[in-house]
Amino acid sequence: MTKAAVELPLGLRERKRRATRRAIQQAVLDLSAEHGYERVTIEEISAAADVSPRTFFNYFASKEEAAVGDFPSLADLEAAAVFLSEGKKENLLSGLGRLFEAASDAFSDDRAASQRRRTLLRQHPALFAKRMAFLHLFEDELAGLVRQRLATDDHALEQDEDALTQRAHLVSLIGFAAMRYAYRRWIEKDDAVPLPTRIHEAFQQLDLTLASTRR
Amino acid sequence: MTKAAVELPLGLRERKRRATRRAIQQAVLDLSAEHGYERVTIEEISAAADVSPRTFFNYFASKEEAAVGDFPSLADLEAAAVFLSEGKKENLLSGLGRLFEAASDAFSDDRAASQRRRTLLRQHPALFAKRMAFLHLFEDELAGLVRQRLATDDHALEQDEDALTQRAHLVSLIGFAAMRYAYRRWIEKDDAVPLPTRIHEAFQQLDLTLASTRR
DNA sequence: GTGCAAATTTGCACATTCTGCAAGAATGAA
DNA sequence: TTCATTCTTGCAGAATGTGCAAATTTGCAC
Repeated sequence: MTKAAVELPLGLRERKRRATRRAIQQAVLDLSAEHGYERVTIEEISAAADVSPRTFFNYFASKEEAAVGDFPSLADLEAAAVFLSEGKKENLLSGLGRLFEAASDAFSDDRAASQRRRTLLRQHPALFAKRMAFLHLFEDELAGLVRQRLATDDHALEQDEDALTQRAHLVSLIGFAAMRYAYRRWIEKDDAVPLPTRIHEAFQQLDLTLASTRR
Repeated sequence: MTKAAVELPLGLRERKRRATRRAIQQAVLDLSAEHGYERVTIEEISAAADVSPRTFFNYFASKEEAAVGDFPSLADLEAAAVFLSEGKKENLLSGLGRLFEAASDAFSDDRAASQRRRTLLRQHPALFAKRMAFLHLFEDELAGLVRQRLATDDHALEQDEDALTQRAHLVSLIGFAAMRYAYRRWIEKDDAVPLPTRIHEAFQQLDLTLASTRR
């Protein structure tokens, strides 16, 4: 759940909904930390979150899904607008890097929970993989964004719809690669370096690497 | 399952094992095509494959796992050796491209099953995601390989263990991005263009794109 | 081919996960 | 307040997934 860039005053219904969702997610993290992820049952989770097991399934299809956490959408992220507006002058991949930094900030809004989830993901590669899979849902959205940016940057390319789409796709995949790299290092390293910093480093590395690989 | 580069004459035990595995995988594809993936139960699958449900679980942890299919390992791929041996003279990313082309041959060895799986994956994003997760297992293997190649290519880098590892990881992720791009286009397009060709195109595109992105 | 050890399959019991459905409670809008 | 909509809950029952021990099959040596 994003905090929503557009700060609508949200009705009671929606607020309760989110509270329930959070409560369940918290419960998974709490109980997992205490008894170990595999040993925690959905019944226990539901009890801890003060909902019926049936309600659990109204929110999540499985324990895993509750454990991996939510993801922000690029849509309600002002950084996306910034990325679009900065034209040719700025390097495309660096722009992507800044976009990701901003996005990562948005989804670690609850610092404590984020930290506990990180521990959980570290201990359970399956969960980590699932989280990665979720990350991939970004891709189409991202490719669309990159496509817009490319169109304004390069008017020659703008003519060829197909080439434009393809290149956008490829570029966003490369950006993603860097993002994945950063995320992974963040999970694996034990130091206190925050994710946005890791992302920044990753895109620097990317730049360096490309410089050395090509020619 | 790979055809195994080292063509051992496989005992009866192992042959039966593989046959069973295949039978189950086939059954999932068959039944899913006929009744729809979600409606197929493991009981039905087992029946179709002529094994007990318990045996199903001896081979796969879940229906999904049986559906996504196997993956080849870089280990028994001579192309990996080639990749290592070609030194600085050859472009690193192109080398990766050729490696992937060869690997893709190994895992689309059963063309028919591959096609049907492709259809299934297209209809079920969750399965697609899971397949991706499997793909990521490649990554470590690949990163290791790239690391070796980098070490021989660049003796300056060879000194700095950490930098070496990081760069290897990043480079392999970029190669991966291209691979994913190719795979996706292969999945989505309905033409008869084979995967290796798509991979080749993808790495060309990658080259082009990097040229334009970096100055 | 006989005998024996190791690997594989299977049935069974059992805990847990998930789904459909319909009744009931809470919320929002008129 | 009243009514429609949305959310929660319990229940019944199907399906998933695991441990265990008894059969069965295979590999190997004699």
